[in-house]
Amino acid sequence: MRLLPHPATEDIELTEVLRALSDPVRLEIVARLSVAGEMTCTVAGDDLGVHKSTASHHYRTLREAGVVLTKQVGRLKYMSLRRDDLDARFPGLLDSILRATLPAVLTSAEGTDAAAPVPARSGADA
Amino acid sequence: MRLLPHPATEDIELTEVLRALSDPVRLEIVARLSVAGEMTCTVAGDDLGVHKSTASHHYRTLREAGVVLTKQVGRLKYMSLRRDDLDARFPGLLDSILRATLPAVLTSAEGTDAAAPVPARSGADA
DNA sequence: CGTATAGTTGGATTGTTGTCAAACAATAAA
DNA sequence: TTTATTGTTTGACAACAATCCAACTATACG
Repeated sequence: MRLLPHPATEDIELTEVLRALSDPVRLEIVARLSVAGEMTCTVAGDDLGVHKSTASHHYRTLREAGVVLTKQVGRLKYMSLRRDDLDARFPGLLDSILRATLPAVLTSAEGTDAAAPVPARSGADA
Repeated sequence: MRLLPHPATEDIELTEVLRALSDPVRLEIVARLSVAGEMTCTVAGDDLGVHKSTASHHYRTLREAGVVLTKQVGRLKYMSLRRDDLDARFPGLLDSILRATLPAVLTSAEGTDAAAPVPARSGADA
């Protein structure tokens, strides 16, 4: 299990995060990650409408901006949102963006208490 | 008093707002506006380190993204943040960005207490 | 070993963006 | 009317970014 190179929490730049999230494809990837918790690149990039190399480029952009964490297990690479790091550095930012991105997913059910903003991280998944 | 063309509140796109705010110069302009409430372009662009035509381009970008509202009074153009519109469309987004931005911007004066929700809007707007 | 799977890299292309400089437009003031 | 002030527009240009395709690496599985 290898961890790919990522910026340290304190090195995450606001403008880079905003730029990373200003692309619809990347925003969609992030939205999926927020729901699924952790996904392989193949799953995250499924039906995105772009070539796999393009998707790979977006994974890299997200990783280098400090938005996602990527770890390699075997020949698979798992991506997950760096929720805690982002929230520590820019409190409330990711939540507000996710809320604006996934209105249907959240505002539907969910007790939505202040302690559980946005889809709770569902760590383990299928 | 003339109002320049702006996108309607419901037409403000998240990705465009994020993109608009992903530029350091524009982010600085927005930070200044959040403190001053309303400024002329000259004041907002003072000491930004870019040519005035470049600043003008940024004003336009911010306006077209729906981030700022511009009204012309005489030969002056006053810009102000579209706080209410942005907050209605993307709750909490602008605040989280300003909170992450301001400490670095107004390192002087201002209590910058963590409890205060970003500088209060000092503009004459609603 | 050979083959399939997962994802990256390099090249090419096309389009976007940030920047400056100079010319311009509109308004206010003298 | 002439001049100064404010800001925009246009053109040029270099840097960047999104995309595809093809080739590549690395791991897993027979």
